[in-house]
Parts: sequence; structure tokens; C-alpha cells
Amino acid sequence: MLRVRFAPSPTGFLHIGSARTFIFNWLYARHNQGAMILRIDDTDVDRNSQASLDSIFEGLRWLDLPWDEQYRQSDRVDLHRQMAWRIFEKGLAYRDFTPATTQGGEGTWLFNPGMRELSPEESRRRADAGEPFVLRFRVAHDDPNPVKFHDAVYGEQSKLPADIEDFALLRSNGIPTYHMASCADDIDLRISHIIRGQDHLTNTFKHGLIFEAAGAAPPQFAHLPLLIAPDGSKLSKRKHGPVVSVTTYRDYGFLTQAFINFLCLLGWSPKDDREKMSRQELVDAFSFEGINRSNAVVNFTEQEPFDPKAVWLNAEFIRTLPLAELAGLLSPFVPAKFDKLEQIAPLIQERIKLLSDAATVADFFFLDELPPYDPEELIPQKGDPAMAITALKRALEILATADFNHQALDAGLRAGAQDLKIKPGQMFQPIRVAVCGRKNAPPLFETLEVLGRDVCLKRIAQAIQKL
RNA sequence: GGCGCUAUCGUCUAACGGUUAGGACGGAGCCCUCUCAAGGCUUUAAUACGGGUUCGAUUCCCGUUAGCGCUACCA
Repeated sequence: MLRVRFAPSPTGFLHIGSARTFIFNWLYARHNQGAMILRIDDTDVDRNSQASLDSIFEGLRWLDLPWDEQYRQSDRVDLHRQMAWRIFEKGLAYRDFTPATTQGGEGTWLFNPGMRELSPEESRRRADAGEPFVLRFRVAHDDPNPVKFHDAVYGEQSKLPADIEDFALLRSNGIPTYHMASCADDIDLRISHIIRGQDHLTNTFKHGLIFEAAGAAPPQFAHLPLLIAPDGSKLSKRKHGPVVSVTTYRDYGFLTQAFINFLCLLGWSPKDDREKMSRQELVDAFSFEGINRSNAVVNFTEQEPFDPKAVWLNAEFIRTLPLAELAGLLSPFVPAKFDKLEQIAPLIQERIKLLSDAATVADFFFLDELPPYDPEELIPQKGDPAMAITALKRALEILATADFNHQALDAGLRAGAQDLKIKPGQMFQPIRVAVCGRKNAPPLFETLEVLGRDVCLKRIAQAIQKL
């Protein structure tokens, strides 16, 4: 059975690049009726935090793409160690007693001098004496045959052993490194396909060596191009702020489906001209052939914190939402009861791009007192304050008695404009500003209807005072 | 520095040797219209550079340049 895994490490919030990796794994699993495994790669005890673990689960839960199995690497350390020592026993790893502080530096580093050729006896003796060591893989640097693997996205890959350093398997504190833990788990969990970021492409040579040393057949690999910032650098919270965190998208009112859709279009294409796709369409269309090889820019700026395409997709999905569903989704963003929201929803559905826009675009529905506005805005096009006052006074009379439904209001106010010998637009604008506190608002009659007679009369009266 | 990967409109991408280099977002304009949206139409803009191979290169090969990744007892 096909088995894929998503293996985040809890050293930070859930990054949108990680989210895309998760989504691609999920799509691949679903497309092939395989299993999706979530594995928390928490081998770096110093950098792990509960906060990031929470953030990861929070983000994944919002994505609403359920996984089938779940593991945590820290529960499986014994397994990783055993596999490391089995590699050691085969002579494919050795103890390196070089203190950590003396390492690093310029140029190519392959191994620490003197440690590869320590005799088994001496190595054992020093270890028994309590001297700390790391367990290193013994790469066959003199082997002229390249290490090879096939990547489903990047094709045939090969690298000379002479260019691969003796990487660590076990740290001096006994905790397995990422390479060791990851491979041991991939073997033990029978992972058939590893789909991950391209930053692991060159690590894969090391992993190939581990699989071979452990006597396991390597899985299939598919590396994904990275998501980068407009300046070409990698996305980081420190440099680019909250836009790189999944929960930020949720908090600003992205729909899960729009967010997933957007991420899928970064580095992958269905190869036809489809852009807006449902989850099922994505599952059906997803394949490694559609994955690109070059990094994709998430196009945000300081003024526009979200990629315009993500925003556009979100607006598209909002427009297709059933009104009751939209009203429900809106409720965390605005102070209004559900039945009021159901009335408002149709008026703002095609006027908001993010759910959070409702709070600003439709504020006048929720506020008791309108925020201050410029009385000049009450004056109609090619009109003067006197015209505004006349129009508003007439509106007051009409609204005092009219039926409060939009057909009646439409007819009544148009008739009023005709009586006053002004254009309908000149009649409507003062009313709109009086009632909404702004020039740009949803259609007038529906808005009046939702606001109700009392509020409308009160606000128009207040507007007349301002003139 | 070494090794690896990548390079089509501003951005996301399509074109797997032959196209007026297509679509989408964004921008601009027009139409519709009680404002704003939405919708419709039009428009804007690209094969990084230099060599090959070929009747013919966005596409294949080499080089240059640029970007990214790995080069840790991070993942």
C-alpha cells in the first residue's frame, strides 16, 4: 500500500511552505488510495516547543485534511538508536571523539582527522571510559561509483561519495540526528514515497546511504520547489512577519479551500487552464508530473500582505458559498447575531475578499453610532448643501410611512427624486451617506431594509443636523 | 570555497523541436449601473546572456551570469 508522511519539526509555527508539503502529500495519498501519516520530528530537544507543536496542530486542523496515522519521533528513539548501532556493527559507522567546539570552519569538510581509523579496541575503550562521541557514518570516499537516486520531480540524481561528508547518526548526548531518525522511521513505518521540500534534495544522498546500510530498499522520492519571498530569499517569520504562518490566513478570513487551492498553484499545475479547483478536483488532478522544478514566489508586499491571487481565489470561493454558510463563517469577525448576518450576507457576499473585510465594509450594520464622516460627502454630484437637505428631508417623509421592503423603497424614493426634479443618483447619495456613513456601500434599498425604519430615520435626521 | 538544483510577462504558470509564445492574478481602458462591488469586452507585459546541434529552437548540449539549497552533534 502506498504510504506517505508529513514530518514537521516543532521548532516554529506552521509555515505555509510546510503546509503546501502537507497538502501535496495528502493529495498524493488520496489520489492513490494510500495512507497519510503525520510524524512529529522532534529530535532537536533544545529547539522544540509546546507552542510550536500547538501551532502546527492548529494549522493542520484548519486545513481539514485528515491523516490516517500519527507518530512522534521522541517515542521511537530506541528504534533509531538500534538501527544506528546496527550500522556501526556492520563497520559502516564509527565513533568520533572530536569535541564539538573544534569543528566547523572554511572549505570542504569530510571528516575529523584521526577518528575514522581508530581501532575497534581503542574506540571501545574510550567510550567505556565515558568519553563523549558522536556516531558518524563512514562514507566510502574512495568509491568512484556515484551515489544515485531517482527523483520523481528532479529526475536522475547522482553525487560522488568523495563529495559527501561523514555525517552524524547519533549525537554525543545519544539522541539520534534528523538523518538517522528520519530514515529509521521511514523504514519502520514502511513509507513508500517521500514528498518533501527541495532543501532536502542533497540530503537524500546521505539518506540513500543509510537505507542501504540498514539493508532497506529506499522509498521513492519527490522533492518540491521551495516557496520564497518576492526578494528571492526564503520565507521567514523574523524577516517577513506573520504572512508566512498558516494561522494568519485563517485569522484574516481566508477560506480553507481557497488557501489550499492557492498553495497548490504554487509549484504545481494541472496543465490545463484551471485555476479555481475544489478539493476533489485537486485530488483527481494531482500528480508528480505537474510539479515544477523552480522555486515559486509568494507575492506579498508591506501594503498588500497577502498574495493577490490568494485574495482573488478567496473572493471567488466566498461568492459561491451558500448564504447560511457564509453567515456562519462571518460570525467570528463581526458583532452580530446569526439571523442578522443571514440578512447581511447577500449584501456583502460579492463585496468582500476576506471574511475579515466584513468588519470594515459593513460596519454600519453593527454600530449603534456611525463613526464621524465628512458632511461634504452628503452633497450630491452637481448639487449643493441645500439640495442635500431637501433630499434628506424628503427621504425622512417617505421612509416614515413606506413599507420597508426594497421594492417599495425603490419606488418611493425614485418618485421623491422626480418630485424634487433631481436625478435619482442625487437623491440616493445623501441617503446612502447618511445611513452608511460612507459613499461606497451595498445597494441602497436592500441596505435600508436590513437596517430598519428606526435606524434609518435616526441617521438621516442626524445627517441633516450636520449640514 | 566545494557539491547539487533552477532560470518563459511584475507574480503564478502553459507550450515535452514547428504556436501570431496560451491562460490566470495584478495594472490600464470601455460597457453595465443609485455608489461600491460583481459581471462583460479590450488592452498591457516574457523565453537571462553567449555559443553550438538542427531545415527549424522556449524546448536538446556546452559555457557565462544570477538565484536558491546542502556543506552542523538544525531539520
